[in-house]
Amino acid sequence: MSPDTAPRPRMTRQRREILDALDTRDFRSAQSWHERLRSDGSTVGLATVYRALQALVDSGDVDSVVSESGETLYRRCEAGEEHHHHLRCRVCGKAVEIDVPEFEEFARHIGDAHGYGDIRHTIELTGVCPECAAAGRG
Amino acid sequence: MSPDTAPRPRMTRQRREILDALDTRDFRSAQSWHERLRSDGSTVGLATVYRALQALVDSGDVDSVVSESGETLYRRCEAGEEHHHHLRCRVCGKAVEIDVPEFEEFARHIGDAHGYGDIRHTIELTGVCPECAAAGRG
DNA sequence: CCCACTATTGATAATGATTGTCGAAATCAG
DNA sequence: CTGATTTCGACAATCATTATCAATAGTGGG
Ligand SMILES: [Zn+2]
Ligand SMILES: [Zn+2]
Ligand SMILES: [Zn+2]
Ligand SMILES: [Zn+2]
Repeated sequence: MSPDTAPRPRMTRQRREILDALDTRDFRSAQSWHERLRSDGSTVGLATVYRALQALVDSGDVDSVVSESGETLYRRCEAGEEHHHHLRCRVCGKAVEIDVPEFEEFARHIGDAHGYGDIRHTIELTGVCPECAAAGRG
Repeated sequence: MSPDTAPRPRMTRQRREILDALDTRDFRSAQSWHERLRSDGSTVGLATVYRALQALVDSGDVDSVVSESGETLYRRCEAGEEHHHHLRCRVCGKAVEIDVPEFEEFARHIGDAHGYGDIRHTIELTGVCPECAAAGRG
C-alpha cells in the first residue's frame, strides 16, 4: 500500500564500465565478460558483473541465451528490444541477428492446436564462423 | 593400436529400472527421474541415473533439452532417433513432438549466407498444458 | 561543499546441478 | 562356477551462479 517510490538505479563507475565492455557483438558468459573487464584494467567484481548483466536482460538492453552446456551467454544486440533470433559461432561467440518471419505465427498455431497457453519459443542456430573455421578452431 | 573391441553395455537391474521409468512421456531432470525411481522402491543411486541418461542420449534413445534455468531435462521420445522438436509444458514437463517443416532447409540457407559451417539448430516451444492451466499452476 | 541516507560493491560463503573417485558388488564369457 | 571387467553408489570435487554483509560511494538537501 505504500506509494512504493520507483528506485532509480545509480550510475556507478562499474555500470559504465560494463556497458562499455558490452559494446562488442559477441555472446559471452558473465565470467568471460568479467575476465575481459579485468584484463582491460577494471577492478569490477564478478558478482557485480552478474548483477549488472541480469539487470540489463530485465530491462531489455541485453539478450541472453543458454548454451548447450547450460552456461548463460550475454550480448548487447543491435535490434534493441525487438524480438529476434541469432546465428552464433559455437567457438568464439560471434553472432548475427536473424529473423524467422513465418515461425512467429506458426508457434502460436501449434500451441493452440495442443491447448497449451502462454507459448514462448526458442530458436537458435549455431555453427562455426568463417574466422574460426579458417583458424582451424572448428 | 589395440583392436579396441566394442564394449557392449551390460544389462543391469539399474538400467532396466531406469528404462522402465522412462516409459512415460514427460521431460524431467535427472534428479527428478531419480526421485521417482526411489519413490517407486528402487535403490538406484543418483550418479547412476546421470550416467544412464547420458548414455541413452548418446545412443539416441533419449532426448535432452536444456531448460531456461540451465537444467538438463530428459525424455524418451516416440520418434526414436529421428530429428524432431517439442512443445513442452514449463510446469509439469509434458511434451508433444512437433515438426517444423520448412525450417530444416531454412537453417542451412541462413548458415551458408553468413559463411557459418557445421550448422545446428535448437527449436523449442514451451507453454502451459491444459491440465496445469486448469489446476491454476500456470 | 558537506552530510546523511541508501543503493551498490566485492570478497567470500553458500547453493545446486553435474561429474569424478574408488572400493565393493554384479555381469557374463569360458 | 570363476575370474576379468563393468557397473554401482556413497561421497567428494567442480563449476556456474546466487546470497551475505560490512565497506564504499552516488545523490539530494542544506
Ligand atoms: Zn567464431
Ligand atoms: Zn521468434
Ligand atoms: Zn503441465
Ligand atoms: Zn529441426
